[in-house]
Amino acid sequence: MTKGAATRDRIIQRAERIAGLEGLDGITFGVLAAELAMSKSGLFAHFGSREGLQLAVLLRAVDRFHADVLYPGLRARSGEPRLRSLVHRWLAWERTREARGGDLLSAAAFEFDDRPGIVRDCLVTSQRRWLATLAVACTIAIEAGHFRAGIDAEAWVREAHGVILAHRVAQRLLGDAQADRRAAAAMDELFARSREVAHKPRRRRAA
Amino acid sequence: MTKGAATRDRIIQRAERIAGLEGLDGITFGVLAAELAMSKSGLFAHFGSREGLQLAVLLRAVDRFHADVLYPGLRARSGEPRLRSLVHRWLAWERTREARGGDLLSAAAFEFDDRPGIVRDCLVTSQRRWLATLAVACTIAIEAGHFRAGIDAEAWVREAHGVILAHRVAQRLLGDAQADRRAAAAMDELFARSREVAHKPRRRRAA
DNA sequence: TAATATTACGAACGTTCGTGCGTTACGCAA
DNA sequence: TTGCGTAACGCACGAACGTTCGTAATATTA
Repeated sequence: MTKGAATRDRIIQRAERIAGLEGLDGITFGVLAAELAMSKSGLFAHFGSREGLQLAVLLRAVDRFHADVLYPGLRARSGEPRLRSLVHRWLAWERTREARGGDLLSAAAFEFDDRPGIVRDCLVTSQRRWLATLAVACTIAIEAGHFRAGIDAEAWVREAHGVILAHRVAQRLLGDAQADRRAAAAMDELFARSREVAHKPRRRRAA
Repeated sequence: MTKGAATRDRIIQRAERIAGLEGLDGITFGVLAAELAMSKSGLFAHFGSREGLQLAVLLRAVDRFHADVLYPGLRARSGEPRLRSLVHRWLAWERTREARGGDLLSAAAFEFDDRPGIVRDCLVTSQRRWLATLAVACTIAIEAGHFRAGIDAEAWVREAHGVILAHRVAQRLLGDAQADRRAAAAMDELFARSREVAHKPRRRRAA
C-alpha cells in the first residue's frame, strides 16, 4: 500500500494546483494525465470518479489549512493573541498565490454555493467549523478582558471573513499591488477597535 | 432589426439565469438551446462565439446593476445619505437570489480572477469603476462633515465590499437564514462608526 | 524464484462541447 | 404579391469530457 498512495499523493498535489487556478471544476482527467505523464484510466482508478478526485483535493486542502493555519495558530496564548495569530495566518494562507493557488477554499465557496453534492457538503462543514472556531476564540478574548464586553463574536468573525474575501478580490482580480498591506491594516484596525480601552479619537493608520 | 434583437434579448436573459446559478462558465449553447427550444447554431449566430455570449451576459448584468443600484442610488442626497443608498442597494442586489441569481458579478469576480480574456477585462473595469464611485461618494461624505475626518475612503469601501462578500458566502454556501439582517446590521455599524460624533462607549446592536 | 495483489495501461464507449457551412423559412418593404 | 435580407435551421466536424473494461506490467509476499 505504498506505491499507490505515493502516486495518489502526486496526483492530488498536481490537481490542487490546477484547482487553485481554475477552480475545482477545472480539474479534468485529461489534462491531469497529460501533466503527470499518466493514462487517464490509471489516474481514474485512484478515485473512482471525478467527484471523488475533487473531494480528495478539497480534503487535502483542508488538511493543509489545518496544518498551516489552525494548529499553529492555536498554539498562541489564549485570548486575543490566539485570535490574532489565527486570523493573520488565515490571511497569509489566502495570500499564498504562488504556483499552487493557496485560496482553493474560498474560491470553492463561490464555485459550489449552488451546486449540491458531496464536495459542497464537505466544504460547508469545514467552513462552518473554521468560522465557529474563530468565534470561540473571539469569545474567549472577550471573557479574558482583551476585547470589549458586548462584542458580538459571530459578527466579529464575519467581519474578519469579509476582510479576507475583499483582499482576495483586490489582489487577484483588481490587481491591487498593496492588497496585502491593506488587508493586514484592516485586520489590525478591527483588533484595535475591539480592544477594551478608553475611546480616544482614533487616527487612521493607512497611507 | 427587431426580431433578431428580441430573441437576442431572450437568449441573454436565459443565459443570465444560468450564469447566476452555475457561473459564467456554466453557460453552454447546448443546454441554452434546449431551454429556449432553439438550435445551437441559430443561437450561435447571434454571438459569434461562446466568449461573445459570456460577454453579452456580463454586459447585461452590468447594465442591470447600473439601473437597479447605481442610478437610483445616486439620486439620494449627496454625502452620507447617497453613500448609504448606494451601499444598501448593493446589498439588496446581492441578495436577489430568486430565479436569476442576482449576484453574477461577484461570483464572476472569483471565477475569472485568474483567467485572462475579454470577459475578465470587462469585469475588472466595471468593478474598479464601481468601487471608485463608492470611494468618491465616501470622500464627499467626509468633506461634508457627515463622516469623521481622517477616514480612508478606499479602506472604507473595501470594508463595505467585505460585508457584501461575507454576506454572500453566509447566505448561499453556509445557509445562514439571517444573513440578510446581519449584513445590513454590519453595514449600519460601519456607518455608525464612521460618523463624526463624540466617542461614547458603543453598545452592540445585533441579537 | 513462484505466486499473487496491486498498479497502470490502451482502446473504446457514449456524450457534450464549441464551431462552421449550406440551406430553408420568415418578416418587411416595394 | 413579389423580392430580398435577416433569422433560424439541420447537419457535421473534431476535440475533450467522464467512464468502463480487459490486459499488461510491476510490487509484494511466500
